[in-house]
Amino acid sequence: MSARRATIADVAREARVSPSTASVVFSGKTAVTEATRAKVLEAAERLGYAGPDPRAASLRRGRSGIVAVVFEEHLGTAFLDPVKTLMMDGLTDGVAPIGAGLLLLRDHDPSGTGPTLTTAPIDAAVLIGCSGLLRESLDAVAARGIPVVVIEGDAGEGVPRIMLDNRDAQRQAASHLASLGHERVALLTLPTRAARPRGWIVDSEPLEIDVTRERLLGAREVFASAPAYAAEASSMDEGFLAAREILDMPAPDRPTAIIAQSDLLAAGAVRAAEDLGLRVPADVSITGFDGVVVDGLAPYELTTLVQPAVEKGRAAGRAVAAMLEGEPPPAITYTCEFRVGNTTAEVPGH
Amino acid sequence: MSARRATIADVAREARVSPSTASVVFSGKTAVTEATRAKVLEAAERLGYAGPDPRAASLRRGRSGIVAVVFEEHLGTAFLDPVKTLMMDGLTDGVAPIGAGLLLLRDHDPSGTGPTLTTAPIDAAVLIGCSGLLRESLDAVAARGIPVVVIEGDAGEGVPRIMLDNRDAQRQAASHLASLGHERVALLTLPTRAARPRGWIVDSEPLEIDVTRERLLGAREVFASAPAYAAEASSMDEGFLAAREILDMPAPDRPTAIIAQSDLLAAGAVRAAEDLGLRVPADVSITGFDGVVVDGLAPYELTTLVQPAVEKGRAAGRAVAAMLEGEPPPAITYTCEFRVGNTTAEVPGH
DNA sequence: TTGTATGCGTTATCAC
DNA sequence: GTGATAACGCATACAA
Repeated sequence: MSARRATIADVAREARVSPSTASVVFSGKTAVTEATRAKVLEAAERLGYAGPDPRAASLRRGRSGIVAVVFEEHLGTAFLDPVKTLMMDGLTDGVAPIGAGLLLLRDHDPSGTGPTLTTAPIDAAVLIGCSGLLRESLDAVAARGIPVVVIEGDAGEGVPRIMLDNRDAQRQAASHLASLGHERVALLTLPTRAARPRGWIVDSEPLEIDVTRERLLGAREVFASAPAYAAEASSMDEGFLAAREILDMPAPDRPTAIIAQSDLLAAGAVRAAEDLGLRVPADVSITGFDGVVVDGLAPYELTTLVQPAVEKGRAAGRAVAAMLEGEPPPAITYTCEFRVGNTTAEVPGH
Repeated sequence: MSARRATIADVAREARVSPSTASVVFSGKTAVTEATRAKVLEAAERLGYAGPDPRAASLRRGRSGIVAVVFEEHLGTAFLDPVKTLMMDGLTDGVAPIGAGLLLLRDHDPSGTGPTLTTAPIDAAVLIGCSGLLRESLDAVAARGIPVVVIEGDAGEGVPRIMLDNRDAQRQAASHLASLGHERVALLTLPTRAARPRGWIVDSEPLEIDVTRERLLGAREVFASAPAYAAEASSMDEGFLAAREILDMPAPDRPTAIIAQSDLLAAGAVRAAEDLGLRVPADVSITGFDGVVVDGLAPYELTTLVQPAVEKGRAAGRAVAAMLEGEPPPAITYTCEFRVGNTTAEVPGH
């Protein structure tokens, strides 16, 4: 009934032991007589003490048991992306040994009220991509000695990265199309920057998002002047809308192939082609990226690049765990596996 | 170069101001002369001070800016469920006004090393479902005065709930089937408890998960003796496997309808029926639950119960936000909307 | 095994 | 607008 909530000091007093003894009873770090243990627990019960305050404990320990996961986008949409979901899956796995919880954070919090990399009580951070905005807060985090790992992004010197051979991989897909005789190829890309409306990419446009840029450059190594259209997100709906514009022209000019930067976009493109009365792959070839299972695309099986998404997440988790133990940060690059499906074929009239 | 990291006290000393003044410069809670502000910032710069330590700040303030989201299952799989994803979406929305981050937690951490409801520095908690195990830690949380809201679960007296009319809703679907002449109906349910292997539910079996129980009881109000088979999770694969067993018998005994407790399960069941050479809905009627878009199920459109998943998450977020402001906890019940698709029809030979 | 003493880094309160 | 002071609640080194 006291206005103030009971603290461990109160419990110690009530149990007639010292604060440190009471503390030890709860932390279990040192052996305690069964008798005193019971005394303390009993006193705690009487006072309605619910165990050590995590805030105070984390200050004292210097650890909060929390790892931040920073997304570039709205959190709700992040989980609509199967690749992100798989990465989260691996991430939970990777941090399990150190028993950390995952705190969902946004790269740039538009509300400005939320916790950020610099204001949240975190032990480490995993960045999914890394925009310019984020780079600033990163200095503060580094200054504090908080381990940071970035998955597919460049967070500057000294920040270990979990990488993917995006450029090489995308080039393989492009080469595959070239070998099938395709020449008029269009690129269907992920967003080039946050909150960009869908539309054709102009040459002068900065490609702020690493994944988008690398995959685009990989494709252009084969098709140097291929036009590129950026979707607003990685979803079938976006792929559908984008592909409808891309394919919206008479036959001689219409692209004979679309290189999509994600499987969801590719799946949407397949739908769009069908919608326009085009056959895949007879009239239009389409490649994806990710190698995720796209529900309901059967009987199509995308020609795509299979990336180890779960493994990437797991590696990131393990990396921050290692760094928290004082071990050196590993830098890892994963490679994609090119998989030929039935959405690519020789160019029409070949 | 010092072994110790600089604190705000060091900065104050370096800038020749009091600690409180230095603090105010960073928190911005009080007006400060531009001159002193510059002095302090400069000193911070020199000392490599990266701003207030969130751990200490949260101890002092009594707020960490973190809201826990507690799942009953492996976190990775939680995001494979579209309903959960939608709820998370709404949840981020709901807590945005108080600017809180979401900490992902598991109901029962098997590793035992992770942060839990009682050891994590949280301001509030949102439970997705509530198992018996969780109930214990809940007392501790309540004792600490931390607001808790539960979505679709019973967390005991005094814990406000965001509910769904599961029982009534499921009864509607059952009545619909009854009105179409169905009599031999099987139930395809969600798990009855954590980590239960898939298989037929026996009468004596405790139904620990509220959603499963309520929907089952709703269906049994119409088909009192309908056999029920529990899947291991809510996925198309599970639905497929379960339905194959359910439908694995000669025609006179085979169920003419399956009431699935989720759209994913229903979609899997549709596939299983096709696989067995049965037509949907001519030979077998199938109903779902959730009203989510199941990619690739076209041309089928499930007869299902549409639930406001995003709204549920948002309501939960708003509820904890309100409670943190000292307002009384709202208790909300949402209702499903019954939607007839093309996966249900009159019983064969009617 | 238990107790004593101290500091973790901040911020709220109040007086000036 | 600025400064002095006092918590916030705990865990650890060390002594007993």
